[in-house]
Amino acid sequence: MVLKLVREFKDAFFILTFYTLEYVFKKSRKENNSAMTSKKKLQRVSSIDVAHLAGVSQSAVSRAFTPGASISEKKKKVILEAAYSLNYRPNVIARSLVQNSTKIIGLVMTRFQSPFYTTVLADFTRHIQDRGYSTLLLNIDNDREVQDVMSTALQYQVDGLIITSANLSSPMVESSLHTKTPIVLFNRYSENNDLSAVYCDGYHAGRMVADLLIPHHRRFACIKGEVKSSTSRDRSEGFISRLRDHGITECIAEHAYFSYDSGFAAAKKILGTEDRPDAIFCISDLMALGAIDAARTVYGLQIPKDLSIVGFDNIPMASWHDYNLTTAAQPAPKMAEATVDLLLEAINSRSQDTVVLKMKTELIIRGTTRS
Amino acid sequence: MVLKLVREFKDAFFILTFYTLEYVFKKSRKENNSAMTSKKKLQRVSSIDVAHLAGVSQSAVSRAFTPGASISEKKKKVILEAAYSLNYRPNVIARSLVQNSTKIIGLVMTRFQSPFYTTVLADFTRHIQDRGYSTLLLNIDNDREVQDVMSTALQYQVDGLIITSANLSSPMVESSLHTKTPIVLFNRYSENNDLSAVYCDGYHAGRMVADLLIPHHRRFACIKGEVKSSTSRDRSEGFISRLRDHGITECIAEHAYFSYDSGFAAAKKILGTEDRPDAIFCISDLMALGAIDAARTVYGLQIPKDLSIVGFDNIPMASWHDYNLTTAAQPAPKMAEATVDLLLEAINSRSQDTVVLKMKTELIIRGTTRS
DNA sequence: AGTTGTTGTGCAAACGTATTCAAAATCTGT
DNA sequence: ACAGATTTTGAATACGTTTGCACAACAACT
Repeated sequence: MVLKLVREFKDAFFILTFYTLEYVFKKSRKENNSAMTSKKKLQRVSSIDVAHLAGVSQSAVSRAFTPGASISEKKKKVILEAAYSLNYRPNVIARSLVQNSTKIIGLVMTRFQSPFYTTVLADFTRHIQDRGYSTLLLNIDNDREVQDVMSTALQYQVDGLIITSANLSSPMVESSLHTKTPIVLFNRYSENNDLSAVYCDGYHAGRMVADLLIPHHRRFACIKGEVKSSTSRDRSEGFISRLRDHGITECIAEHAYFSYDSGFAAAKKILGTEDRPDAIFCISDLMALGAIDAARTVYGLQIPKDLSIVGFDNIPMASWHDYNLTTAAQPAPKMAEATVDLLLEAINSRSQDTVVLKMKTELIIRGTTRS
Repeated sequence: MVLKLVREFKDAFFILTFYTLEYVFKKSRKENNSAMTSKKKLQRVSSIDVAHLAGVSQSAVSRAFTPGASISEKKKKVILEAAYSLNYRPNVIARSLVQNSTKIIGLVMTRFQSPFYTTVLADFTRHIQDRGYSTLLLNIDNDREVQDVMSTALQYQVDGLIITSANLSSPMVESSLHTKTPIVLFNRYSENNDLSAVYCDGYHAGRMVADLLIPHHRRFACIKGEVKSSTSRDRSEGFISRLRDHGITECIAEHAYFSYDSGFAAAKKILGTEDRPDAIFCISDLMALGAIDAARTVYGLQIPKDLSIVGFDNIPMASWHDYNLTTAAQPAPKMAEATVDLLLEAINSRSQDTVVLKMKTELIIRGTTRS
């Protein structure tokens, strides 16, 4: 083997390049009869090659790889052996073309940083794979990108789409979702219910949190997410509406960005007011954890003695010893599974019906609320 | 609209089904001349349809959508208008078939829970998209699945593969990685350097951590990852080797599973020994955070007064106020970008050379170590 | 006007598979 | 052994593109 230092790469320590000669050997050894064809052919082996080797027709090898197909055991065995010796694998792309189905489902995601979406993503891919499909993952940073990303997904002829981002505020975005390929929204819903969706009843959850806090506290605050976020709006409106039911009209509100740091900052601001609240409802756990640290670090408060805090999502960190956060848990695993089930059913039944699943959320009471 | 309660779904609160009549209308309105063809045709519009409408050949519309192609501006405009009116998009699958390139790169991942891999995943998809490719995400839980997953990726004719998991211990796994489609390992490397890889010098990092701790501590411990993990091995061996350089032969070691809980448990065990260590090096931040909480909660220790702790990865939580963890930071964003650059270069240059990038890690000194 | 060069265009052949159809082979029961 | 029922088989076609090739159109020079 020849070892060679080749090119500089930012921040690299060593760069080693080995010339692997194996490739050259293979190439020259291959296909003596078709001498001149090796120009651009990447030595891909097709079903025809297998057919030739096995002495059967191309249709036969196709059938050998199609589970239900009509083919004799004997011939199938011969074909599979030939295929193995050539290291042949069916070309799914070609299959997709003729079957008009790629067995790919597109997954549009944002907010990769959020631990909640992390576990959801893991669940999605897992279920999608288990059902014999593959995942085309599309990352978007802001809602403007939804159209672009949808377009590429559709060009790849995905069989279905899961969308976890899109604040469907802008009609542009919403209209781009009206395609013949099935779509399921996750943790979102369209205002007029004309898109399938799986989400949690944030409004109801907000009311449950209020019911938990009202008996033992006197002054309330709420850390919301971005203004456009529908999940944030539902949760906070539920919370505030329930306070109002009990005659509590005042609730300090701050907007943050679903992150630890912004939760920290928001709590710092809220707790700096003269008549300090003794209960804060945070629209997400990450913000709640930031709020806890702000209360402790900046103001030296004891939780839950001086201040109760409730989060939302039940991310893994919420159960860490030092935080032990009371939170509203979405049944994320079930939601994820239901989403892909819904989508697959839409794909297979070819029905255009709209199905909306509204799940219930569960209050997990830990150590950041007094009772 | 007809509203109908349709079927039961586990944990669902409401199930709403709207029959969208639009679809039926569309279908019957469509294509009066080809009356009987609507059996299985999913009303996909092809380049031929566009060609007919625009009064040109099919090749022309293909060229209209190919950036560098030879076509007159006038005709191109007509075609694009026709395409728009039919809502036509080129079928990338068909294109892939003839061009022998899918513009898809496969991404094999494990350990979705780890915050480190979360940010890495976000970076990967972002860079892949920015360079005009798409991501096929493949989730594996254990190394046994590598072969399966590789197989499906290859069947989808991915142009390249990034692999972040695979402890390349078993020769089975390693052998399955020898394909003609380019592969880059991330955060892993093959023992004999015959696969391209981008990773961090964990051995060197371990030594740096030792150098940091040795001056002010007398008794050392180390929380490792799984036995098979090469990253864990490199980091801990570097650490221990440097201790030995200074004549320190004793170092309590525990194995954990890269999680908060297992870190907690390991620390609890380590700190329960009679001659308690005053410095612990944890092979990952998540375990370090668990260790911190164990020290505080179970033993009432002050950090860093009674005990210093160092982590690895610099995940977002490491900088949270309550932890403020000293840690060895991998340049994850740069590693991710370098990985996709490397892969794309391998794809485009068609070279089979092996390139290995070994990055350096940076010590981030925060509040969990005394100095 | 005739030659050359440039550009734009359509035809037809791939790409690798699934699948229909008719023919061939095999199996059944008498 | 034979007719009929059943299963296997291969040829041919389709899927929606890209692209090599040949030719047409048209401009620019002698």
